Amino acid sequence: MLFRPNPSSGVPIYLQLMEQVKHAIATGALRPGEQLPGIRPVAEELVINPNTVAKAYRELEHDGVIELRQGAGAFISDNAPSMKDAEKLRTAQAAVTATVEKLRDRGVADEDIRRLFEAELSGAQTAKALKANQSGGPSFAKATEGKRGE
Amino acid sequence: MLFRPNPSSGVPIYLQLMEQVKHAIATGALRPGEQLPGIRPVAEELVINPNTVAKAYRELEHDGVIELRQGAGAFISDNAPSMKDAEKLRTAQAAVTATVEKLRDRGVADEDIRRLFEAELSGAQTAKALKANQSGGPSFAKATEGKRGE
DNA sequence: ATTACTGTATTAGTTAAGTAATACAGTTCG
DNA sequence: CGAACTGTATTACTTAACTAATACAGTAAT
Repeated sequence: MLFRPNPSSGVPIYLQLMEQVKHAIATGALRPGEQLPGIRPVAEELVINPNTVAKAYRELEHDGVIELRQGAGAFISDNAPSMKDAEKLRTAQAAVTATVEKLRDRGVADEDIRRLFEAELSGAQTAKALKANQSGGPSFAKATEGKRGE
Repeated sequence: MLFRPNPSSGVPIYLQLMEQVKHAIATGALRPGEQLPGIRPVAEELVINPNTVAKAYRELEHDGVIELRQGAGAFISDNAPSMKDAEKLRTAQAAVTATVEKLRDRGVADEDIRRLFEAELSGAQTAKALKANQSGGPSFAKATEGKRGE
């Protein structure tokens, strides 16, 4: 059984299915060219609506993870080996989310956060200069504790 | 006029009000102990419901930014979490730099980093840690042929 | 061409967030 | 006190996300 979504986790089912497919690919349980189970069989087994599975598949196709062919089925994209990059992006997203939330909690306006990021990204050479200003070390770890509950 | 929310920005009005109060504090336009305009005057001026302003004030109080006293008014908290804005922005900058550097070390491309935090800033604030996966495909966007309207 | 599979599309019901309408309660100052 | 302010609470409307019910359309093997 490929899919094991948790209906009461608060996370949308179709997102859980997406994650599980990506994870299966990342761990080699699913390989490029391989066919995914059909929408209806999956839906029946999980006792959910076929549309929910269809949405997961559709989004996965949009992400370039799988390929959908009407009447034929759903197949792992040939470029699937690069899934490790997607994993990287997921953890990267977590880091970005954490940082942005911290700054927001400290009262930094979104436009300021945006400006800071842009400044950091546009000038790749600026990294050194900024590093020099961090007298006292990076306060990233410190900002983590300053989070306010939500 | 302290508040200038944009009703058609997609960002909830009460969040915009919160941001603007925080920004006003950060720039010194509002100082600790100072009284904020009443809920009703603000609501009338912006032609919105008093409850929307009330929600902004309530959340600001929850964030420790202001202090609410029923019958009296709303006042900037003495220890508002952003008095030394210069230092605040410096630590914010340090946090941003740390995050960006960490991601770069992991091999995340700058354009991907930009996309990640743009998604984080544009969205509201609810759980979108998973949602961010949708726009982040690395290089395997081959199956975008059968793409449907979005 | 028929049949049994596959994904696709249209419509509807459920829930939560945001906002609003309205009534309630505490403070201040004459 | 009481009038005019202040924030507070209850309830309801609107919208978007998620899921479901159901009908449509392409593919492939017979």
